[in-house]
Amino acid sequence: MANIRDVAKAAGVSVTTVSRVLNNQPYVKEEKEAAVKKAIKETGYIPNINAVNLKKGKTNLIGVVLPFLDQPYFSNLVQGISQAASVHQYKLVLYQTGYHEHQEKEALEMLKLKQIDSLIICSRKISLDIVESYQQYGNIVLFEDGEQTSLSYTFIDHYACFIKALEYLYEHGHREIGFSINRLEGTNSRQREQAYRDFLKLKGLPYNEKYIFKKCLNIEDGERILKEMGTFQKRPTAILATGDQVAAGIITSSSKYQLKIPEDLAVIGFDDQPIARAMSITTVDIPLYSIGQLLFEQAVSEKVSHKEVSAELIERSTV
Amino acid sequence: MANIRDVAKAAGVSVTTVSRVLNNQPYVKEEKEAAVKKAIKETGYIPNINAVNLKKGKTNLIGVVLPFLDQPYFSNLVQGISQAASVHQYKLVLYQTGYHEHQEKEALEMLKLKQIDSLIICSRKISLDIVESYQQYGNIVLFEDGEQTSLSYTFIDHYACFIKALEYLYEHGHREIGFSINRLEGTNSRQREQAYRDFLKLKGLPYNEKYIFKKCLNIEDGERILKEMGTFQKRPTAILATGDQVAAGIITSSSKYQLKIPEDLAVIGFDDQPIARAMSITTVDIPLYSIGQLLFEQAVSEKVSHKEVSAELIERSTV
DNA sequence: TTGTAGGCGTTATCAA
DNA sequence: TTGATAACGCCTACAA
Repeated sequence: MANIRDVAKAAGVSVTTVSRVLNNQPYVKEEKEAAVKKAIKETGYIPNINAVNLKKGKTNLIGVVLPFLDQPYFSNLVQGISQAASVHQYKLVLYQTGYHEHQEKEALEMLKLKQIDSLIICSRKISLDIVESYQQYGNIVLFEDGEQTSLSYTFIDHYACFIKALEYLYEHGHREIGFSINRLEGTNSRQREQAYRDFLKLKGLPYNEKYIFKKCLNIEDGERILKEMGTFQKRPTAILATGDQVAAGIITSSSKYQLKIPEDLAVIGFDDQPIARAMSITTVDIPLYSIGQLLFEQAVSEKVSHKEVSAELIERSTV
Repeated sequence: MANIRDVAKAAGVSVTTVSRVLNNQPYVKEEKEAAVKKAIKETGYIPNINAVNLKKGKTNLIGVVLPFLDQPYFSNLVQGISQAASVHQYKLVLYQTGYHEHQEKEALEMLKLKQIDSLIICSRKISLDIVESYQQYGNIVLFEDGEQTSLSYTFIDHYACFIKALEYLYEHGHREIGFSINRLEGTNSRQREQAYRDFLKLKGLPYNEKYIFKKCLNIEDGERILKEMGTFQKRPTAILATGDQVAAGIITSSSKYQLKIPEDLAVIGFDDQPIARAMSITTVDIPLYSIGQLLFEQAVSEKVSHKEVSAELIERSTV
């Protein structure tokens, strides 16, 4: 493996000049620059990242905090981040937390110990105060509305999305609308719940605690919803499922409960995952791949920024 | 950030001694070792990985080649690899290839250029000859039967699995058995097809080209299978779907084609993913998470090794 | 058993 | 516009 000195020798210049060319700095005569570039090609020189990093005091590593990787929601996000990272020569360190605070904290500690340059938090349980206290050690980017913080973030207006979907169901004649959620504590979940409450108030509809199905994440949970609903005297005519997986679960097990989709029960999913396309589920499209790219850009950017990404309702056949 | 010299000073020894303690090498008096350990704690010293790597000429990075990340099959594998990697202080570099040979080659080149220490190839298109030619630059581990190579690998005996599943269907009275596959070229796919042919011959059953459904990967593809089958004069009574996703697709769209599962059509999936549990799909369980851990161990091991992992048929309600 | 000193491959300061 | 040289933090002959 050729090093910078070999290149310098081959080009008949000093290592400083080579370094200048490498980092496109000014003060290099054109002919010397050409000579260096030629030498780089001839020697097959590749900079030693460890040496560069050691010198510059950075790692070129970006941490990614997420609860699980085997959910399309997160793996799509990671695909986007990973793609952007590879373009910029960054590597990823995945922290699968399972929503355990100590695991999330561990990732933050890595930032403090300079084991990683920045941290992207895709979903979290730990409090924002704690997260913010680590900001001094490196860039931290959130995938949520971090309004009350001084951190960079990219977010989707879940409040608006939810209102949009509710309005759509309302237009289709639905007055008894339920929804599922995973963890009620999350920022996104709170926005959705608030939208739900506000919408009901606006339309003069009653609020029914039982219509909120908690801890819903997977296909199994979709079935659980129907099971629970079977015990109700009066049941919702439409469900806003937070996630296409849950929507799919509702739909696949609907026949078991003698429910026709959408006649007896309308369903809207979230994320527009392959399963939604396959099963023709009406859903709210969230462009996770592009969001991943945005999150990466923010993670390596010098300045704090906030980006909002919009989501579209995709009409298919479950409403 | 304290460095090794600060620790040495605090402990009243030389940096060499500290380094020895750090790397648990012999020739350090107990009391000095204790002093060093105390100093490490007090100063909050953390080794600078870049310096260590620079000195040792390695990166502590493991490349992972896979076509997609947003399929549970691969994301589960990555979860296992990632978990093992974090324990051993290794970081991952994901190469999402989409089965493009040039992307796979890029990952191999990274190995050659010492940008990564080892490479785990979860699935590939590029020829084994080419892969093998990069072995000199670092450990390469395959997730397939690499019998004809000198590489490390972990594999599942897909031939045996397939025979087992076919036998199970046969016992349940099925004589017209079809199967789906993704890419026929893959090592695993070839084993499966061979098992299929051998099984038919063994049982004296006719081979029907049309019963092999190619390019099947997702839920959508499951529906496509039923659509195709609708055009057959005689159709299979059972399908071995390579992947629970495909099985799920078959099942969810079966009612559309007036097919009852399992009475009219039996289905066996692969991988035992959440969707299989949710929909009670009979499947062949492949322990991807543990396999990921094995692959990592092989990636950092000094010596070439081969491991076989067995898969179990899980009886549920689609046969 | 311990310590000194040189070098891994870069970048950056400073003098020329 | 160039180049010599001192770091960055660590490991490891080699000497003691």
